[in-house]
Amino acid sequence: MAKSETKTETARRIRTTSPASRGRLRPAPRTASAKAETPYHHGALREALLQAAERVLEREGLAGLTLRAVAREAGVSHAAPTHHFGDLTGLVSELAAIGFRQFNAAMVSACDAATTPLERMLARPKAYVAYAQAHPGMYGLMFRTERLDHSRPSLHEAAEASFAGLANAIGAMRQEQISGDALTLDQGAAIARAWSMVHGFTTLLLDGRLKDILERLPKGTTAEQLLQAMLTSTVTPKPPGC
Amino acid sequence: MAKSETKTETARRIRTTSPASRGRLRPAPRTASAKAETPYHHGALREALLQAAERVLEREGLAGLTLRAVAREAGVSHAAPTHHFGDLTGLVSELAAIGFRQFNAAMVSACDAATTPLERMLARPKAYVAYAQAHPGMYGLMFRTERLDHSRPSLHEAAEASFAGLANAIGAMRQEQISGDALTLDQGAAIARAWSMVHGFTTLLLDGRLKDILERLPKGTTAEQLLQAMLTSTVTPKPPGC
DNA sequence: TGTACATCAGTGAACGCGCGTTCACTGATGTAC
DNA sequence: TGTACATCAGTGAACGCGCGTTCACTGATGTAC
Repeated sequence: MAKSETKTETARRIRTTSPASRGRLRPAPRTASAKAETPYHHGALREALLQAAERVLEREGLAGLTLRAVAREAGVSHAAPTHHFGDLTGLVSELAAIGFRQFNAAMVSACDAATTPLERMLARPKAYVAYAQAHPGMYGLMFRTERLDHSRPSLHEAAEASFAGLANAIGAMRQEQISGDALTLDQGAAIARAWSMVHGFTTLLLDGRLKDILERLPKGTTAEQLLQAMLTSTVTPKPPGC
Repeated sequence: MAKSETKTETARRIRTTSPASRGRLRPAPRTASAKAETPYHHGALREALLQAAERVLEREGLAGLTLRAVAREAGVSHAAPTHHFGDLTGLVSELAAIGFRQFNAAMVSACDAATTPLERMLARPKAYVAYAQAHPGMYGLMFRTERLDHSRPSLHEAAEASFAGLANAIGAMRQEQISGDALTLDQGAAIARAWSMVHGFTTLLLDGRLKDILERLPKGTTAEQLLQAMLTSTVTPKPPGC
């Protein structure tokens, strides 16, 4: 409760543009218990709901992400989110769009920070996995749920930008321009390989399935070391096995 | 309704061991509508519930897989599944164990059927992806849900067998024995690479995220062709890109 | 072969829960004059 | 500067739904004698 009041206060500060309205507080209309600090109009409720949704998602998981839970977390009536997002799909799709933007930004800044050739090669995949580990709920929301409406422009654009970043990075590695609208099978295979490998590693890691491997490695080997070994080891030409 | 009666009949045939009891039918105790073919004791309800659960899962998705939905599908009272599985986690974990067994069997038989060297190399991953495409609900249940209880022996063993099959296949390719309890970083990286690549490809494909690639490839390129290209193309030594 | 009885398998009514949605409402804002 | 009023943002009560769980019950089975 203290937490949601703090949040509400923050939102009020953000919104309040005229000094006159800064002091306007809700007059605790029909309850004597009077948490007098809560203004009737939130002012930045849409953003506050999205932030609340992210907290709920990371704390409770996808199954716990409901309109009512988000309203509770934001400290508003349970009917308020509908007003801003229409339904759960709307809220969740907007949240996923935010996730894709955070995710893209993390990879771009990791690339910018890389200096040595090895770092430059590993910067993107490492940032990819690190984002997912830091925001497992968001990653699952972005890549693993059917609850998104990909036809929403904000989500579509953010997801598309993410794919374009991947394709460009692969193009740079192959020292060729990758066009926006046509790929050779070889290019497609290279993109699919890189994406599948990193996405697969990420999801197996998040689901705890890589424990089977990590436990058998020399003591203290971390997931990041395994990732690096996986990405840098050259593939020996395989004799057919089965 | 006709469907569930057919199933019930089947189950009755399975269970009925003595000819004397074959004709025993429930005497429609208090309803005049009398669907006279339903025996009071199902006889093989546990198996029938698991089969019903698989149908519900593939039809409705993970979110639709509830105890009540399974009971409905099996044509029994909604309290019956609890009797056999305790709770939803119990049912779902048993179902996942069955999934792992089907999955392992599919890969083994694909390996057995392979003849040329190329076929032998591609048999496992192709069977892996094919199983997931044919049973997307089951694949998601096995690898993507938190609703499983991996401490249940039947599930633990089936999942462990699946991992062992993978490790052995990689060992065979590297022409070395992979021990059950210790791996070098190099071996771990090889296993992680193979598993991540195929698992990542599978989940991206099931979630429709590979459409971005497939649409840009030469017309008519299938997911299976992309998979094969991904698995067979040699990795060119990468100049650092980002 | 028959009868009594303990055990098992499945029923169906009832409960409380959290959910999404609707709707009449009210407090606050901002614009027109 | 002040006042009237349309519009907007959020409320809270109510609704129906499907869910898991519990529980007294009853029909069927199989075993002991």
